[in-house]
Amino acid sequence: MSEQPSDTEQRFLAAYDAGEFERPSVTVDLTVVTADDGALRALLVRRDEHPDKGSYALPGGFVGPDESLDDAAARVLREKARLDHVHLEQLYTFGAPDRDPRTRVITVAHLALVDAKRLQSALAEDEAVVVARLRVPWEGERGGPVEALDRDGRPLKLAFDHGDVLGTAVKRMRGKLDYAPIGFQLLPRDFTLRQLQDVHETVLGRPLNKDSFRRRMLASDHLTPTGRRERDVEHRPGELYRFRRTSAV
Amino acid sequence: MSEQPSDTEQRFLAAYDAGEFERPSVTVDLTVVTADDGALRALLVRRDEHPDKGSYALPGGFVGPDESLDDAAARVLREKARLDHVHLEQLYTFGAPDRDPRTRVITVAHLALVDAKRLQSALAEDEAVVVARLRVPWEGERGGPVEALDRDGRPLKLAFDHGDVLGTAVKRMRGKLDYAPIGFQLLPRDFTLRQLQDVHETVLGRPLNKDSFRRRMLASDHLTPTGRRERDVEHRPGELYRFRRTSAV
DNA sequence: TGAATAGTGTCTATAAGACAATATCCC
DNA sequence: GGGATATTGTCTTATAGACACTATTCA
Repeated sequence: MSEQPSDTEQRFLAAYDAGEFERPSVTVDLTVVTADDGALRALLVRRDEHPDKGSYALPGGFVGPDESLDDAAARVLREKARLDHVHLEQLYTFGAPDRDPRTRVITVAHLALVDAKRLQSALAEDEAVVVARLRVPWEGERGGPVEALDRDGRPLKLAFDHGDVLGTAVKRMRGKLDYAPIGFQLLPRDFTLRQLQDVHETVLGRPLNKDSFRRRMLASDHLTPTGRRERDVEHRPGELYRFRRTSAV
Repeated sequence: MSEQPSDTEQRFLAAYDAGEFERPSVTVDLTVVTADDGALRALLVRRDEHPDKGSYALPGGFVGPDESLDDAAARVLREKARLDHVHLEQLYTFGAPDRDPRTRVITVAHLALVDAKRLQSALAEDEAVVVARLRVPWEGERGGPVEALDRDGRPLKLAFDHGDVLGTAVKRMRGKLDYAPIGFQLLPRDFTLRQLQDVHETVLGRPLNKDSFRRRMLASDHLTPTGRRERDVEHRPGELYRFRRTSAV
């Protein structure tokens, strides 16, 4: 390992000779995901410029010089979707050399979870912005790219590697759902157990046992009963619960 | 959303006016982790240059212009630890603006799992390279920084945010161990159930039920009995098993 | 023979799935 | 009342933990 010091040396020099290394552009891209009407949906923006003009891309932006990655993601979310205070986590970093035909762009993808109504109402009427239904062509957590569909169920052309990014988002959500309270993030403040189960089934892409689901959720310490019941339904209304911010753990 | 097009515009321009955006340096850093003698260990390199001279850093390097992130990580692993064909996965991307005092450096941390003997034999005698024992000051998957200890059990000074990076690595390992076959990556090709349980307990930082562990592992479809038994032990030797690359899933 | 761990069999507690019965709301 | 779903209770099955017992190797 006699070549060992060369790295630290290089790092040191890099600080004073930025020209020595070709630096990539670094962006954050956001998968803003919601669950509605039995399907996952994601926020997409139609590209009006080349390359991939006319295709749909995830909202994204460059990371500012004095901005952390999380801050950049939160800023993009505010600017593009007018959303604040939503669940936001880093997802995966995509850096294939040719993923953007213009120049080297490394993107740190983030996952944002929003309740469907809130997402819809946050968006102004803008034809360039859509909340597209996702089609997941794989089961469980196998992973792989995901398709986005327009209103008529036809696939939208996705820009760059954004189909892979969305696939990674769905895989992450499926993986976390079993042990982390992320289902609540996709629902309004008050919700019934049925709505929560619908969301879980939508994320997982498979039906769940109702009895077992109820038991698990009620035993999970995440739910607080509100004492109120849902309204305007054509059947016996279920009790409304609220997510309890778990104090410990 | 009338400001919408500005992003795509910016991206487009960026390709032709690189000076408009201050680009960060992008590196990969590697947490090369092994389990030995009841403790997790990680490969660290003593820094001979400022900043943080004399402290210990994760092996890392710049991402080349035509290199994917995974390729860069594999290259660093070859160069720094002479290791090839080990389990390697992307871990998390660290990008706090001030994490490196010289310039903006965003690092894509990776996790590499190696069996202890192989790691030791791959390293030449180089005082600057150590396989330091890790002390994990938290339970379960709570997360947080991790300490590295020298031979005498004294904490080593870790460079930059590398204590956080190592903490993220341990958290990831604990999280995956339950459902992913990563324990095998920390063992030689042939191993006994006892050795596998030791590794699991080392990663998780807590004892496991022996009976239940055996049953789960034997039912897991990941183990192939070799028909041979361990040697040179002072008690009844256990059967040697081998990891079976799971065909499906 | 004794020490130490490997490996097997059985019992119990717990959680999930299946199913039935009752309760409650809207029409 | 009829339709639909909520909610409760019971039974069955799979799995984890606990424990007792036997097997095998080396000193």
